[in-house]
Amino acid sequence: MAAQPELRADARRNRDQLVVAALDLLLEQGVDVPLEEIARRAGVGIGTLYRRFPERDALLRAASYEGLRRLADTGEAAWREEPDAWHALSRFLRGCAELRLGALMSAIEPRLHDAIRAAPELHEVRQVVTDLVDRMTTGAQAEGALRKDVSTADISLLISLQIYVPPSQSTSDAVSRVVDLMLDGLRARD
Amino acid sequence: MAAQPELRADARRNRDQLVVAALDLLLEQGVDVPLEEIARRAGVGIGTLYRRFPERDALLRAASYEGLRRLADTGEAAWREEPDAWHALSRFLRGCAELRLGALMSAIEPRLHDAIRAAPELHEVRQVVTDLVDRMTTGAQAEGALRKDVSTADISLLISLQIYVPPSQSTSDAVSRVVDLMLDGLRARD
DNA sequence: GCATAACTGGAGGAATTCCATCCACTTGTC
DNA sequence: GACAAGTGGATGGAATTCCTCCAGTTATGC
Repeated sequence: MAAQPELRADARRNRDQLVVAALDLLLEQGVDVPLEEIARRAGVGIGTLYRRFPERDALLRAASYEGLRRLADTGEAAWREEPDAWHALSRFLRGCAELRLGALMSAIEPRLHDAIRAAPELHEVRQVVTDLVDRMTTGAQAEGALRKDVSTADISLLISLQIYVPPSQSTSDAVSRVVDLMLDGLRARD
Repeated sequence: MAAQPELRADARRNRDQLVVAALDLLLEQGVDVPLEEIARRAGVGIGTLYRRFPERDALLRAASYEGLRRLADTGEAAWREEPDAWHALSRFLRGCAELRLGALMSAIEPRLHDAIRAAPELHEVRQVVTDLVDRMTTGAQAEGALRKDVSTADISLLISLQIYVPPSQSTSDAVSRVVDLMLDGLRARD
């Protein structure tokens, strides 16, 4: 997000809060969240929102960027800190499910599929994620841990897996249960 | 759906079209679809919709019922026609992913979690589905095809799995790819 | 066929939601 | 301490959506 002409410190802080609030509400309520609700959640006036993001799409784009960046961060941390590619992949997929990126995708894509592709910074993070997935996949296959017959395209599908968790259940339990099963499906047989 | 006092043939047809249209649009657009759009999709006037479903929730309930019933039908057909419990379960899970029941759940539950529980006919179909899952799970485990350490609760989570399919890809390919992986995760090792 | 009760559709007014501007006031920064 | 930068929310207007009402249509029994 190229911060054009240096923002004043408080303005920058408000901007960031807006983006985070937008991402949260996008995940909770879909693309049609009232802008006023985003402003409220960010603890900021509606006027401030409009100054920083003169049109809705600008905010949506910033929020998408934030979401993708979190994903990339998760992946990079996993790659850096885990002992091997298989474990990195496992951790990454778990992180994806928790971030609910799939929900973001389905909420946003239909509305902006070209606006998003047009935004260069989005394209860039997306590339980072793609590369990461590539490295993890081929790495884990080389280690003999990942089945040879899954492609990076398959992994990409799994990245945006969504599960519906009934209110009675703990989200993170459910997520890890499903992801574990998924990983068992991915693991090479010996 | 107890059809109280016999509906005239055309009225009944219109009612059914409304429910189907409502389910479709619910899946496509979420709980906030304009009622007028549902009426249009059903090829019916808005007045007709209101006569049959005086309040929004009545229609939502009918649509949920329709969705669950389709699910139960899929499951029952699978149970009846497949040679063993494991294959029935596989077919059932595939069907679930294609019906996108997860999307229905996440769209509707938050809005009506008690209204739905209150409707007896919904509770009933839900029970049918639950029983089906039970039978399939324990059956497939008895056959030695399904891992012993998965519970029916796990399977229930998988029932409402959602995947985001990028527009470039064929939905059914993606679905079957993911479901196959899932099933490999569920299959007992020998 | 025909009578009639059931059913239909959509025009249109009320109500709600959402947008987006504007400006008096506050706050960072040099 | 001065001044540019930033803030917030009241407000009018646009756009949706709801939902009633009734003149007209259609199925059904005889």
